[in-house]
This record gives sequence, structure tokens and C-alpha cells, in this order.
Amino acid sequence: MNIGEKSAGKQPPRRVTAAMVAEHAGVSTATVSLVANGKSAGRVSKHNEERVREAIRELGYFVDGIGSSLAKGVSSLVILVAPDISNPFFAKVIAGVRSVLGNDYQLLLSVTDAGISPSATETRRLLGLRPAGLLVHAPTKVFLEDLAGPLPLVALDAPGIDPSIPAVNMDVAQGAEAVVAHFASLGHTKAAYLDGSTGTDTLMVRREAFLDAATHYGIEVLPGNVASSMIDVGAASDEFSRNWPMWESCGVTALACATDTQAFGVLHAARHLGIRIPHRLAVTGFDDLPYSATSSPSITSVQLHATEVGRQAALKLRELIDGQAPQSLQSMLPSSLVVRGSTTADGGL
Amino acid sequence: MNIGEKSAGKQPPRRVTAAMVAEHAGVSTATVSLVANGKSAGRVSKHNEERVREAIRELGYFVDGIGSSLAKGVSSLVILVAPDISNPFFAKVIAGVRSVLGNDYQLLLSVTDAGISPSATETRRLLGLRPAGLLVHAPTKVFLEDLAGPLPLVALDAPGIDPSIPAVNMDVAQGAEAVVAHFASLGHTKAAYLDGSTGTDTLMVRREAFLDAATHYGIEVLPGNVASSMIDVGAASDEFSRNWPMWESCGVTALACATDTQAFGVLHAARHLGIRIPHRLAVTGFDDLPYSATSSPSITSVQLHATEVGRQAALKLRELIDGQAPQSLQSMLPSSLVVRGSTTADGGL
DNA sequence: CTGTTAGCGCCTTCAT
DNA sequence: ATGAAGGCGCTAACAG
Repeated sequence: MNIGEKSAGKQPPRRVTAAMVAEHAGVSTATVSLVANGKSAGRVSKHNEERVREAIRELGYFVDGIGSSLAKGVSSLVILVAPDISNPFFAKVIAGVRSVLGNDYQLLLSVTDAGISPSATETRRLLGLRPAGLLVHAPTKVFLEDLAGPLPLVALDAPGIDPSIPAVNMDVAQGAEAVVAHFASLGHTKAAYLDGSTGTDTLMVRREAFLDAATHYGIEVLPGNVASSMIDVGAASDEFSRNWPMWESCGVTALACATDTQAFGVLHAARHLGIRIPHRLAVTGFDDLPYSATSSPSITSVQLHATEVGRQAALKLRELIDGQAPQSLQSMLPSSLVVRGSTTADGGL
Repeated sequence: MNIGEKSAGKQPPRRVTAAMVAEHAGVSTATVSLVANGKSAGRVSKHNEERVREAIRELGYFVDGIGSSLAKGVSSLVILVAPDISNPFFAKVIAGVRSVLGNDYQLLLSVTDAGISPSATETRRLLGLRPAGLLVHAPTKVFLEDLAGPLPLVALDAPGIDPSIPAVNMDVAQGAEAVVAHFASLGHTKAAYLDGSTGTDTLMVRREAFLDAATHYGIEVLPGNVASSMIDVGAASDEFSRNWPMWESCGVTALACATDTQAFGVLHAARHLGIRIPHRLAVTGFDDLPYSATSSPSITSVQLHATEVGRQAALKLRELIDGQAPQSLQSMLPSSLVVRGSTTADGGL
């Protein structure tokens, strides 16, 4: 009785193992392993290599990731931890990551409930998969502490992060300044800000940069002229409606929103309230979502380069996995202001 | 020399194994396994259980998913294969799935490039993870054939699928009929259709159901009045602009789009062309995306119940994983028409 | 109740 | 260039 017979006798159609391939090809499992992993160069004879390849094809063998991971101590998984997958930002980030990872690593996303970092339990389970590396969007301190290990990790979109942690950020501060500069160039002198209330670092940076730049450019933003809402069209719409009477009485003529989604809400409310945009009120968003170019009016927004964020993060991660220190630990991608109809009457053309 | 010492001597901070915990607690690894997996009821003495728990806590032990999976022959992973993650539909589906899976299974998403099913290679790599089950969005025949195995699998949003495969679908045909009925009730007699060109089954069903219902309701849809574009705002906008002159000359007064995204494009183009909506042309979408309620005009659309799709699919998958035959192999969730400003002048109020 | 044992499938020395 | 053998960490089956 050999392995082949034993397995053939069992009821469930047993999976094809390296041992079966070895037997079929008349070689040892070691040789199969070498060939299957493309490490046969100069270590396996042409003749045997061919026989193994043939056996693999005939039997339909493929390397079992679990067994392989156990033996190697690490899997070929790269896990992207992404709260809030509905952010259109991600589709592009993922494309960028995939373009760099190719077939060498397998990308999987771990999604949590809207905007929440994984719990300690979830984190441990992730680690239990022995991923080759982790890509983490907007990680919280707690999450990074839970990780506590020498696992290759790159943070994305984490402005306030510990400078010793590899990260790829977008220069949202620069974007916020560009918004202010744009307002100033249009002659606005009193502005308001609609913040997002999820408390992520990037939002904080956007707001502070906006306020600082406003001071610098001599644009007045009264404390009472900073509101905050959930990142949701309806919530933003409501919040704006509630605040407008006061803002109007203060002479506000420009409003910057923390996200395009909120800008949509503002546009919606403005329509109902009969506020002409951009004539009576100039509005800006942030993120440059796909619909922002075609809404009515189209939205002046800060464009972020999501694909490039994904690419660079994956590049850094690969360096880490390979045991190198990344060329630069953290990098910052520029953002750019896209001027459209919500701030200038001819911007949409 | 024991295991503990040996590991302490090595340079890399060795991971905590069940053997270490066993030694620390003065029991066998089997006992540790029982306790760690919550299977200790009536199989481990209170005293030992307590000692093990303490050791686990002190050492910071957690079960290694890889070792566990190898021993059990299957992991606790549920993989959601999702082409086109940018579809806002998914965030809700995921929420539904998570609510059912809870802590028993770990959900990970496998994302491919926009709208493409995973390649055979990718599929094999997925299988190499030995997932407990697969949730597959809009699977292609090829993909299902690549799978070829007794793996628990539930398809989502796969209208044309083999009736022997467990699936959760949405009644998009009903939705398309509702659109036609709505047009008819408004007195339209000549309509056009803007299809999506990705070739997914759901789009085919939407189109055919629309055309059938049109015949039934006596609404004329000339063959030349069915156009098709990528599911993209810009592409739809262009396609509409190109077709409008002809449609107009045919007396078309109503246009159904295969997706809300395309409806946005139409709205955009209509604005540039000076076509008043809904007065001159009534427009409908499909999917009821978040922005559809607040665009200008807001879009009449077919609402799908994504969260429920996720819930039910996960429920079915659990039954399959547990070795039961699901109560109903396939189920169909109703869809409903949401009437808004793009078809009736007062719909947006 | 508890410990021992025998793998799960693979990869990697180490001899040959 | 090749094969035998020893784990990787865990769990299921079996003995006590």
C-alpha cells in the first residue's frame, strides 16, 4: 500500500499532493518542490524537470498555500486593511498595489465596518494568517500597537503617524492651502469650513491647514464658521442648511468642505435654499470623486493621486519584505487643485 | 534544554507556540488546543483550564491560523471574490455578510481589476488558502469551472447561473418592468435604452426585461434606439450626445439607463445640450446609488437591497459549510422603483 | 478527564 | 543532481 492507493480508497476526492506528483514522475518530493517553485535552475536535470512538469499538468497539481506557509513560516499574502471600502479612492489604490505586487504576492482586503479599525481579535486573526506584509489605511495608534511585531507594514494616508513607520501620504495640507489661495485670488475675504466628523487624521490636517492658510492669506474664518458633519450627502446637506443663516449674516462667501461627498450635500441644500453657486457662495470639495466633474455645478476639488499611493506603498512593502530598508521611509505625494464650476462661473467649461 | 530555552536563545523573537503554553501550564498541547478553541466543555478539568488560560494570557499566545488550517484541512476564511470593488453596492453587501459571519469566519476580499473575473492562476491561489467557503459576485462560467471542487460557494448577483449552484439574486427584471410601467403611466410611448457594455448577466437581464415589458405596455423601442456605453459617467455622456439627435427625431421622450452611473452621464450631457429633464426627456437609472437622491435633478432609479443580499448569501454559505443543503438553493430579492425628479417634475420633492 | 501519537503538505538542510 | 528525513504548529483519534 502506498500513498496513492490509500488516498484513492477514501471517499472524498483527495487533493493532489506533491507526493503524488513525485510518485507519478518517479522523483522525490524535494524535486517537485523545486520545480513547482521555479527554483529548479541548475538544481534539477532537464530530464527530471520535464517529467515533473508533465506530472503536474496531468494531475492538475498546485502548491498548497497552507502547507507551504507552514513550512516557510510566512505566507505570500499581502493584506490591505481598509476601513470604509466604499471610498472610491480605494479602487484606484488597489489597482496601484496590484500593478506592483504582480504574481509574487496575493493581495486580499480586510474590510471592517465603516471607518473602524480592526479590533484586537481581528488583528490577531490577521496575524494568524502569517501575511508577508500589511498595507494599512489610516491606521489608529491602537491598531499599530496591537500588531507589535516585526511584520513588514506600510501605512497609507496616515498624516500624523510615527515617523519611524513606513508610510505613503498625500500632501493634503498643500491641497488645503491651494483652496485658500484660490479663494483669495477670487477676492473672497470671509470663509467657512465644513469638517468631517470621523476624526481621522487626514481630516484634521485638512482643517488645520485650511485655517492656517486662511490666516496667512487674510481670509477670515470665525470660530463659529467651522461646522462638522458625517461624511454623507444627507448629513452634510442638513448641517449646511442649519448653519447657512448664521454664515450668511457673517458675510461668508466661500465654503470649503472636507470631502467631495459633503460638497454634494451642500450643493443639494443650496439648490433648495435658492443659493446660487458659485455667485452667492463658492464651494470646494476634497478628493475629486468621479462625479465631481459632472455634477451641477461641477465641483472645484483637490485631486489626490490614489493609484500612485498604491504603487508606492506596494513598492515600499516589497523592499521591507525583502529585508531592505526602504530608500525613503515615508513619502508624500503632491495634490492638485482642480478648478470647476462651484467656484468660478466659467470653471465648468 | 527545553523548547522554551531553545527559542529564547534564537535571535528573532520566536512566536509563542502551543507547546510553550503547554509547558508553562504543565499540560499537553492537546489540552491547550481544546481550551484555545473553546472546546474544553466537559473535556478539561476546571483546574487545568484555568492554568492554561493563565499561561495563554501571560505568554500572549494566539492560535496560529496556518498550523490550525493544515491540521483541519480547511481554514476559517471566507473569501468574497469581487470584481469592481468601486461599485458602492459592495460596501453594503459586505456589511450584510459580516453581520452573519460574525467571529466564526474571517472575511477577506479578493479584488481583481475592474470587472474581470480572476484568472485561473489567481483562482488556484485562492484555493490554496483552503477557504471554508467562497462568495462570488457575478461569476463567469469559466471561473466556476476553474473551481471544480466540492468547495462551499454561493454566487451573488448571477441571474443566468446554473440552477444547481446556490445563489442570491436581485429581481432586476421586476425592476426593469417597473421602469416601463412608470413610463407608461406618465404617457410616454417612445423610449430608448442605454445599456452597459461590460457584458455581465445582470445587464443583459435588465435590458431584455425592459424590452419585453415595453412591448407589453405598448411602448415603442426601435432597434436603433438601444445604445450601449461603458459604465462610466464620461462614456455615457458621450454616447448619449452621439445618439440624441436620432432619438429626438424618432420622437423619443423617455430613456432608461442600465445603471445610475450612466444616468449621471446623461444628465450631464443633457445640460450641455440644453435638454430639459424631465420635461423634454424622462430619464431613469438603476442601482439607486447614494448620489442619485441628491443630483440635479435627482434620479428615478431601481433600488436593490444590497445588505440583504449579503446577509442571505452568508446565511446560505454557512449552511453549506455546515454540510446542510440550504433551505432554498437560490433566492431572489425584490427590487423597488424610487421615483424622483428625472421622470416627474415633482418627483424630487 | 488527560496525554500520546500520528499526521496535515510542504520546504530545506544534509548526505549521497 | 537527487533523495531521505526532519520539522513548521496544530488538531483528531486513540489510549490510558
